[in-house]
Amino acid sequence: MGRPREFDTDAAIIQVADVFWGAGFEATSIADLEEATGLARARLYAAFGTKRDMLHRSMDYYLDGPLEMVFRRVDGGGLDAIAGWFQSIAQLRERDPQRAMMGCLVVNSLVELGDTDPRVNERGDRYRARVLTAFTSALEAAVEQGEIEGDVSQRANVALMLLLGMFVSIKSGADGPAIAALADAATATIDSWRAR
Amino acid sequence: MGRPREFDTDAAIIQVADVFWGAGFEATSIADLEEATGLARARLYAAFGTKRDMLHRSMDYYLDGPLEMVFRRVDGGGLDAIAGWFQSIAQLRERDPQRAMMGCLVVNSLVELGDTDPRVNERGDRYRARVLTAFTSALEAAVEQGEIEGDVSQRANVALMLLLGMFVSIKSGADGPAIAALADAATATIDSWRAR
DNA sequence: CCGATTGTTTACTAGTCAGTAAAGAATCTA
DNA sequence: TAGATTCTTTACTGACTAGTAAACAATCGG
Repeated sequence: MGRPREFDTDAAIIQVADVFWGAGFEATSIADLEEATGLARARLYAAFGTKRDMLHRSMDYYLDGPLEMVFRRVDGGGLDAIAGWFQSIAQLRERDPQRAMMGCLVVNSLVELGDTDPRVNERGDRYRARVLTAFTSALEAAVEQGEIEGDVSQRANVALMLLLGMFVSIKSGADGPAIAALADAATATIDSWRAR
Repeated sequence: MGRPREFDTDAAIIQVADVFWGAGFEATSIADLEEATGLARARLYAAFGTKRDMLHRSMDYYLDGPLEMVFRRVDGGGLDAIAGWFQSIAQLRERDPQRAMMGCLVVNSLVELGDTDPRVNERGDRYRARVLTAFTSALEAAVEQGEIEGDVSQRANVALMLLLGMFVSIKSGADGPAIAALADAATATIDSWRAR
């Protein structure tokens, strides 16, 4: 009912998310979002609400879209699926260095606002829970396949910390060799879980 | 020569650092810093330069002061010194929950500005290098004491990622039990390095 | 075709932002 | 005491901030 919207809100939120991802929430102005989307501010506000709402939607887009794809590749995948994620993060640096240095929108937003914005906090809980579910599921598959023995939840927690640690190292300016060393160290830890 | 400064610049930078730590760089206004220090903005600018200079000095204060104290407790300390750091991070949550949830000023600043501000980037390199030095030194001591065997650098990298992963989890709003589980998982990984 | 509803456009606002100019005050060296 | 130097105080700036009011346009159901 009423006049139909002339622009694709999903496409717009991806462009919005990209700006937040690159600059961070506070350093992003509405003018930046107007430029990135080609939409006047009043259109953005009408479609998405406040600037903070736009961030929450950007995080939801990544959590439910691209990241969920990654989680599904890890679910039930055994040790190789976990190690593969770490390696692919390191390899992104060679394929798209600029993008790779931006780390992860969700992780960046959690560090910037996780302890002050309850709605960001909720998404932090969702993110950590989903990552742990994926790792736990992959580790349980590894147990069933006889790759490893016992203690799945502790190892899922370790993998979560390794993952977050990699993203922070990347954003803090670690160079290619340093990141490759981190990915190798993470892979070695995962390998060390194999039953011998 | 000239009129002596009436306030303690070291004390002021600690107060400045505290504001950056709690709110982040971009979310902090000069008015916030005036209130926290009790100094008019012109005095802050005269003493420290721009807002960014104030952040760099805040990071340097932590790197060369409180953090260096922690690094020195880890240097040459063996596996227990490494595990002790993780446990003390988890325990801070019970002693001072509000402060604990703020994570680490250096890590927070690296995630906010590490890929866009070269001067923050430099401090990221220094931070990662110093942490790795401390862990490497502790691990080499562990080798000498016969606690572990081989492969010190890979394990130092693992410990670095675990450390950063804990700080991010904390800032992203993980509750007490979740953080305790992370610290236990990190400790278990370190224990698993012991030669059997 | 009509009223209701929604989207778009333009212009605007009050407030806040980082940073500074300028004058007066206190201490230095000589 | 004199002049140079530095700090402190006050007031200010122009630019930018997030968010909105209101007129206009387009599409809806009936």
